[in-house]
This record gives sequence, structure tokens and C-alpha cells, in this order.
Amino acid sequence: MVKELDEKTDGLPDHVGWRLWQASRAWQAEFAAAMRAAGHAWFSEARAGLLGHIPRNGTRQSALIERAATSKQAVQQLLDGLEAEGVLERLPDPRDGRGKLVRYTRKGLDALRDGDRIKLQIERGYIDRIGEQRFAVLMDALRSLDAGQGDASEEASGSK
Amino acid sequence: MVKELDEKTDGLPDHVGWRLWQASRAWQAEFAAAMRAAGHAWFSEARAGLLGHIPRNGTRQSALIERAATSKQAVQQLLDGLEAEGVLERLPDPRDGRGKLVRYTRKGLDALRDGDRIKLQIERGYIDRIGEQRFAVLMDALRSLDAGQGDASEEASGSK
DNA sequence: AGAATATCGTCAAGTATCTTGACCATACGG
DNA sequence: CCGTATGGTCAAGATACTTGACGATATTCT
Repeated sequence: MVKELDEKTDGLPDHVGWRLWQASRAWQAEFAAAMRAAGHAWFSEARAGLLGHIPRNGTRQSALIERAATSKQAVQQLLDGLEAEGVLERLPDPRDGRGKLVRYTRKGLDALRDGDRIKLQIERGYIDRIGEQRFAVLMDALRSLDAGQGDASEEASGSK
Repeated sequence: MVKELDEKTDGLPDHVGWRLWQASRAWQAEFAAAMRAAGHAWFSEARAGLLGHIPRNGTRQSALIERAATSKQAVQQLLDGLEAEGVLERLPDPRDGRGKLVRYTRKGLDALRDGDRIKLQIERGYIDRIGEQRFAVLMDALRSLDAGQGDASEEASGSK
């Protein structure tokens, strides 16, 4: 066995980006599996990413586009799918003839509820694994990172 | 939990999964942009994910499949693309008539070098943003998380 | 008011990534 | 040699996302 390459040493990267990516993927996989197990077969990571930007009381489609980091067409297609699944519904915006309002159906709200529950379960698992203190510190660092990197283009302050 | 809702509306989630996802995406976007700016136009996130599993001295395609979390077909298609771009090359494995060895071309090694440089730049930026201590603690927590969840399939003994 | 322009949402087509299923070639154990 | 497992490939389809074009409504300017 020629040890010209030590898998532990030369193998996997060990830098922020990689670890963030790995951790993120692990979380998503766990969450998605639990959601499907809970009966929400329509769930997917991309859809979750979009739903994360839709508050419980709904929003305007155009506002969604600003928030999500993708194109309006991508948002639209995701929305189309979610609407077809009966998770969301789109209504004309009474205050703007061009606009549409997006809001959850009962099915969507049920999924949100389950999602919250699962989210807490996973979080508990994490705390068990790395300890409460480390977990708190992780969240703190992550929040700081997020706050510190808003590229002053959109995130000015106050309402937008 | 201290609850500050300075965030506009009741919008964005604030849990591990979300933060991890946001942080990961931000990192990837920054890295990919820098790589493209450095002339590596073939670079993409999916490809990066695979390259992360290929050590500098190459590996067998089958070993790659074990490491990456995807199917062998997905690996193959990514490899096809990377090979077509001239980043990698595949050679027959002299010790196994079925197998193929994957290794970097000069172009690939150049990209790796640039990637390392960029990676350090980004890391420096992170440290500037959240402080050295917080950064260290973040890495520590991330590593613990990763170690804690490995399903004991590879982490046990030295030779694998 | 009327024209020019900007915003909102949609349609259509194309690309990248990943999945499943089928298949062939080589290795390995009897 | 034969049966089975492994390594890799081919092909087809699903999902996510991108770009370009377009119609409808709002807003601004004159």
C-alpha cells in the first residue's frame, strides 16, 4: 500500500468554504428527509430556499425577487411549481394592477409548522453533538458574518 | 433567546440551517467570482465540489465515487466536463483493467494554485469582518459538527 | 392628455446538474 | 470455465436556473 497520498492529510479540504458547504449540505439533507417523512413530498432544497423568503403573511412577488438572489424567472418557475402543488397561491395585487401577491395555503402553513418542529429537532441534535456553548458561538459567528457582508447595495437600514 | 427584530418585516429565518446555507452560498459566490476573474471560466460550484475530493496527485475514479455524496453517473458527467475543459485527464489504471485514474493537467494544477490563493484572501476577509477569535471558534465548531456526524464508515482506522 | 419610460409578470428556449435504468468489460472466487 | 461483483459508460428524463423577448400596467415628463 503505497502511502503516496494520505487521505486524511492531503485528501479533504479544510477551510471555511468547504466546511460551510459540507455543514450546509448535511443540514439540508437531514431537513429534507424529515420533511418528506412528514408527508411533504413536494419539498426540495431549492423550494425551501425560496420559501425562506416568504413571510407567513405573504408578500408581493416582486418583493420576493429582491430578496432571493436569483432572477425573476427562476423565482417565477419555483412559484409555479409551488402553486401547482397547492402550497402557495397567487392573487392579483389590489394596489397594483401589474403585481401579484403570494401567500400560503393551509397546506403551506401546515408544512411551515412541521418545518419549525423539524428544525428544532435538528438543532437539538446539533447541540447534543457539539455542546450548547459551541453551538451558541457558532450561531453568533454565523450571524456576524451575515451581517458584516451585506454589500451596502440593498441592505441600507430601516425599511426598504 | 434575545429576540431582536430589527430585520425588516418578520422576514428572514434565523436558525442554523438557514445561516449555514446563506454563509455557504456567499462563500461560493465570492470564490467563483474570483476564480472566473482569474481566468478560470470553466469554474462552477458543482465542479468545485467534485474537485475538492480529488487530491493533487490524482485518484481512481471509483475512489472518487465513494467520497462524493453523489451517484457514479453524476461523478462521471462532471468528470466528462472537466476533462473536456482540459482541467483533468483520465488514464487507464495499470493495476486494474476496468479502472481509470483521474489526475490534474497543468491547467488544473494552475487552477488549484489560484484557488488556494483566493481561498486565503477570502479567509482573511472573514477574519477582518468577525475577528480572529470568532473565526477560530467558528472553524472549530464546524469541524466538530463534521466529525460528529460522520457515520463511522471511514473515520475509524488509518488505512482505508 | 399623450408620449416615453420603467416595472411586473409571463412565455419560450437553452444549459447545467443530477437521477434512474440498462449495459459492457474486466476481475475474482470457485 | 462459470457466476457474480465491480468499474465505467450510454441514454433518457427531471429539476433548477439563465437569457431574451414580450404584453400589460404604472409612472414620469412635457
